[in-house]
Amino acid sequence: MPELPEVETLRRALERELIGRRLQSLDIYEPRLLQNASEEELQRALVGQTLQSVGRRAKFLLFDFGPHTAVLHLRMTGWPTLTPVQTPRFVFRFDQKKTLYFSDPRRLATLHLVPTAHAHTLPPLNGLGIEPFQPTYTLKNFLALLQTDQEIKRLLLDQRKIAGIGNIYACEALFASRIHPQRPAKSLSRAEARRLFAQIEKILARAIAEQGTTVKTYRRLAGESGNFQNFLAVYDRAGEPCVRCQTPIERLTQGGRGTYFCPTCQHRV
DNA sequence: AGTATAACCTGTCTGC
DNA sequence: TGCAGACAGGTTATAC
Repeated sequence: MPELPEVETLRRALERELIGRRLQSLDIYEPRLLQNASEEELQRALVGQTLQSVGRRAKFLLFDFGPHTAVLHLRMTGWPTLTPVQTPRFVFRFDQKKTLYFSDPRRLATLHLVPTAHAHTLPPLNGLGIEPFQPTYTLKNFLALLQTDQEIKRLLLDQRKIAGIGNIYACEALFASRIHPQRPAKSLSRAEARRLFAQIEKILARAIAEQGTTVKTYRRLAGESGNFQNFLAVYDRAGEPCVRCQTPIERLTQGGRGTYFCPTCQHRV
């Protein structure tokens, strides 16, 4: 469900609500979310600690509790909220009556416990690629990634190469750059690559400003929808006229994911 | 090397 | 109304 803009929107709200709060208890109701630590290990590491910050790396949320950090990935339907939910997968109770509930109907979310000092050198954060808005996101680094025959859309979704982009924003960035999603990455001209490099950050920034895209299940911390769905040009719009040229938007499948594009604006050559 | 498919899960929507 | 099938914002293992 959530990509970089949605996770960033949640991060900002979580930080605003929970920073400086001391964790009083934590209960796990869905142990399958735990990847590398038991409920007891999490409790031992985190209960009694004060939340220092809520960070983000790509689509991961980082709850920094001082010595240890809890790393959460929302996958498709994960949703942290301060409003009680029907079937919470876990609950973090803080002082001053602040409680964090985590909903996840599909149970695909993941939670890791890592020592804060080494968080970025350990799973699941190690191995992530360059990230928009970080110092690693340079045109030079981006161009280096493109030296492969892999389809450009698939490359944009490969978190080991470039981290944070998901299906919606990959489709939107390619449309804005007028690049066909099945083009081999290394077939892009310098001008096309530069357009794509710039459009990725432009679209992600706009999506953050609009507090994310709600197509189905994504909700902000307090339950409101995002706004960026009102600005989508191609995603989930198969059959509708292209906003640039009126040609019907088409859908194809790449790596089992739906790809939406305009066959007129996004040339195969 | 690169792609397709299935798997992990559940909920929702579409078409017959 | 009922039911099968498709599909979903993510990631990963396995097979061609």
